[in-house]
Amino acid sequence: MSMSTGTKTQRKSHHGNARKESIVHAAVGAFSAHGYDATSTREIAKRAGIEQGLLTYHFPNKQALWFAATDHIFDQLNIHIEGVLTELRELTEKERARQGIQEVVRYLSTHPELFRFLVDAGNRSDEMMHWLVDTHLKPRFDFMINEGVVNIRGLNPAMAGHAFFALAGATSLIFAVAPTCKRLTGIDATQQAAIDNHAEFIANLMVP
Amino acid sequence: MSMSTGTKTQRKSHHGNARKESIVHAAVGAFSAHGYDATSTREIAKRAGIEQGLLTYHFPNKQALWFAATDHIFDQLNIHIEGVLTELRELTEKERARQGIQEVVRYLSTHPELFRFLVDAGNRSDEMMHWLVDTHLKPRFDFMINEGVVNIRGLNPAMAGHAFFALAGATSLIFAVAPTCKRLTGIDATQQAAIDNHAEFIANLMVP
DNA sequence: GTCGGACTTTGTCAATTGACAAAATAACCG
DNA sequence: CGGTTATTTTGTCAATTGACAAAGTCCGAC
Repeated sequence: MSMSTGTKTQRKSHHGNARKESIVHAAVGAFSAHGYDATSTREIAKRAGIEQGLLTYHFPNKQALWFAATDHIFDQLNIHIEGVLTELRELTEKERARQGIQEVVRYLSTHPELFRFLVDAGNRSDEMMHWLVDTHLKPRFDFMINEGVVNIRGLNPAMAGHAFFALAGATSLIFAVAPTCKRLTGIDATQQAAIDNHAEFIANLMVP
Repeated sequence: MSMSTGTKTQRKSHHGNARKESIVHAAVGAFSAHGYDATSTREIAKRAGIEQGLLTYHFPNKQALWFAATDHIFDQLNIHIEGVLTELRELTEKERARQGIQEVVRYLSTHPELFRFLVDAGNRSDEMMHWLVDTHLKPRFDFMINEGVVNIRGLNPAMAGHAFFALAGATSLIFAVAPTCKRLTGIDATQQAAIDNHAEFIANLMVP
């Protein structure tokens, strides 16, 4: 869907890409849990159930693993959004915005890694941050603007960036620090009831 | 103001606590920039302009440094809030909420470390997260509930937790990833104009 | 069956980590 | 001044890190 899938020239391969995918999955979990620097390649290997040496066979280095992991989570997000959009096509603009926002909240509740990668990449090398923005964030951001989420509330287009980060932050933080939230407020943000409450709260906030 | 300040029994000390405070300041910056695990004691020492060995003279270990750094940023926050509250005492409840929120946004814009510590601690040891909640977050949270921020918008008290994390996330994310925001939207979140825009946007969101 | 390449493990490397000890310096008190 | 304590540097330690090489294993083609 984006980078690193390479040419499709039927390479001779014993196990398809199953192993490679399981490594990417493990990398997503590890990077999401501890951030890039604090994640060791040995932990990723352990999560994938393989030896550490195998990582450098499938990926040239740790950073390539991070790129692949980031590609994966955003590819998944894009697939999901595509599906949601077709479902909401026949609603009024306002109702589509409300439902769309609620769906975003629900998705981010089960995929806190998106928020964690965003925050983490923002404080690593420019190389990683620039690539993340240009490859994955910009398309999402431009889409949000064109799709008219901005039109709701008569928002000045110059404020679209503020709306984007406000929505992303308001939506994600509670799920990104769910154990903290549980101890602080008693709300278990992993429960469906809490997720629905948050979705409705955010929708009311953004589209009254 | 909270832990670690110890008894005030005039210990014989050559330089007061100047050195210790400069270490804490350096620790705040380093932990905020890279997170706990990815911050080396040697970087903290470098930021403070001292040798690494000196850290273990003033603090028993790295974790104690994190506690001291966390104490410091929340003590600063509490001092600031105290001052703001007295200023806003004679306003109507609604106007006080609006102004108060705007003031919080402005403060967090220049103190992104609060958000970074919150997110980071949420994914470290339970010991650190529990201490952060019990010592620093709970008082803030309880205050917000009692102070009536919840009453605005006729909010169900059971939703106070959602409002808290929504407000914190909506406010902080754009400043916590300011370089990312700059590249994605063109908005420089370190500029006063952008800060004011965000403050007004958030205030309109929470108290229409 | 066996050959060749794809896959995987095992072992090793220099660099970095947090912690600590011992030596060196600086500031105060009398 | 001389002695004592506080502060700071320097050197060292075992453990962990990302990367790599060498050797082993597996599988399909011929």
